[in-house]
Amino acid sequence: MLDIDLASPVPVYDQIKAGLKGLVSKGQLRPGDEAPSIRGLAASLKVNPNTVARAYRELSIEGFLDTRRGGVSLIADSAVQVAKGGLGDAREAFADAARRARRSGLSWQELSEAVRTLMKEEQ
Amino acid sequence: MLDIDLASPVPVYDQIKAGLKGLVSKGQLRPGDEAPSIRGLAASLKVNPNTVARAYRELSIEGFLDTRRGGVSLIADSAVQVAKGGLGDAREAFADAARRARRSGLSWQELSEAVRTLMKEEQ
Amino acid sequence: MLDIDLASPVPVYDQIKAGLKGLVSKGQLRPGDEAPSIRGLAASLKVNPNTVARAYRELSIEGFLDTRRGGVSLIADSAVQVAKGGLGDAREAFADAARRARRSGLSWQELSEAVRTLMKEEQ
Amino acid sequence: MLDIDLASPVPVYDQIKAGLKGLVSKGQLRPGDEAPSIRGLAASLKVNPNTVARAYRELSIEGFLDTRRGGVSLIADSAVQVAKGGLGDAREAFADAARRARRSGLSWQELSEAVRTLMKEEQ
DNA sequence: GTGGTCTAGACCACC
DNA sequence: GTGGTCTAGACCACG
Repeated sequence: MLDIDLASPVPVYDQIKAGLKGLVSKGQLRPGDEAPSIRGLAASLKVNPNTVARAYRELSIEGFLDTRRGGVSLIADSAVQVAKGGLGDAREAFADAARRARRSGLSWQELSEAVRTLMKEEQ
Repeated sequence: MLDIDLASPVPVYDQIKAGLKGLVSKGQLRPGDEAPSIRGLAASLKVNPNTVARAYRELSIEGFLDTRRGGVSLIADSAVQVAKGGLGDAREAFADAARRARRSGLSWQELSEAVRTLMKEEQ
Repeated sequence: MLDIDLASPVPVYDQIKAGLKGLVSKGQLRPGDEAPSIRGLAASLKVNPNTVARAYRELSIEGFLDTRRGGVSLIADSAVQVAKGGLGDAREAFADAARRARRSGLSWQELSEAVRTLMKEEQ
Repeated sequence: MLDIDLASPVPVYDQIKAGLKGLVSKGQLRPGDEAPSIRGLAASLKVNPNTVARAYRELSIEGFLDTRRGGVSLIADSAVQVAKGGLGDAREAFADAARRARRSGLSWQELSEAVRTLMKEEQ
């Protein structure tokens, strides 16, 4: 359901948050839908449930998740708005990465080529 | 001399390593040149000398720097080779960031647009 | 668990690295075993945790330790190989010390006698 | 004249001190002889003159060298006694190295074999 | 609780 | 002045 890179310096719980926001941005998850259970998602990502729990806790505070007693979390009605904010964060993070790549000596041409290549890979 | 982003999740010492490799990749620093002194670079980056020292130590182990006892650090003869490897790392890091951005819901079009925008900003 | 000589000119973190490799060489520690925790080892050696952390970091890079995110450090599967290399280093260091002792005026006879004496001391 | 290992963790000036004491212990240098000049020795060892100067300064304090105005240093009359003390230090350093080698996993047999091998190498 | 990063500041060896 | 080592102690991510 989500793709996590354990080797990345970006915290796993941040990747989980970004991933869920992405699913809403892309419309694969809609307000009112049940979010994956903490334990189930942790198992499928091979990650500690506490890590997922932290992501969900923060998403609840941000108004992206609506966590009910009993443990079920629903995608909140405001999730679409929150996810839009997440898009901005993602853009920022991507821009940072591009600048870092530049400082490492990559040319702009190489960067846009890399984007094209990845696009083809994904199809 | 180098650009460091303290807010980034990428460790500062890794940014320093990548930055120095980038300077060699771009030819702004050549084998035989003196690398900036640990203390001087730390002061100019407003970072603790230990952090720079860690970067330099690892660069020495990697054969990018030639550090003499009680002396100055020189860009090693093999630095160009090592820097080339660094380019690969940078490409990998950038590709990761792009994939993460995708998972966050950004379209490929938005990504290549972001690259174009940044390119213009920099000139 | 390990024996460290703070008065020695050999850096403490190098002694820790050599000691752990020695434990694996001698079979007292095996791949898959948990390495002592950084904080615990630091406390028992009466050394700063950062010093142990540096040793562990380098051992991880060398592929001797398998350090998980937020977790425990395990003796890596390749540790036996790495430890074998460590044996070579130890032999080199010992040979250096012997040559230095020679230059200081000790005879070969004295050196082999010293080895015999130490052997008996240890039993 | 002397053999110095720049890669060793033992300070160069300590190696110089030990080496000179060794020459006296072995009788290759006698009280009243001129010690090599600081600049000449530094040049032949490819070491900074300050480093040799420090060794000579300490040797003077220890009563091993007799430094005259004009820069000439003579082996002092008490040098033989001081050199004997140096032998004890050398023995200690060698014993330490042997213990460290043991901790690294080398057997006593390997150590005495190493001594024998080195002896043959030197002839 | 774990390891990882960073800061601040000490001392040492060497140029 | 340089780099190298070590200490002390902070905060973060993770289990």
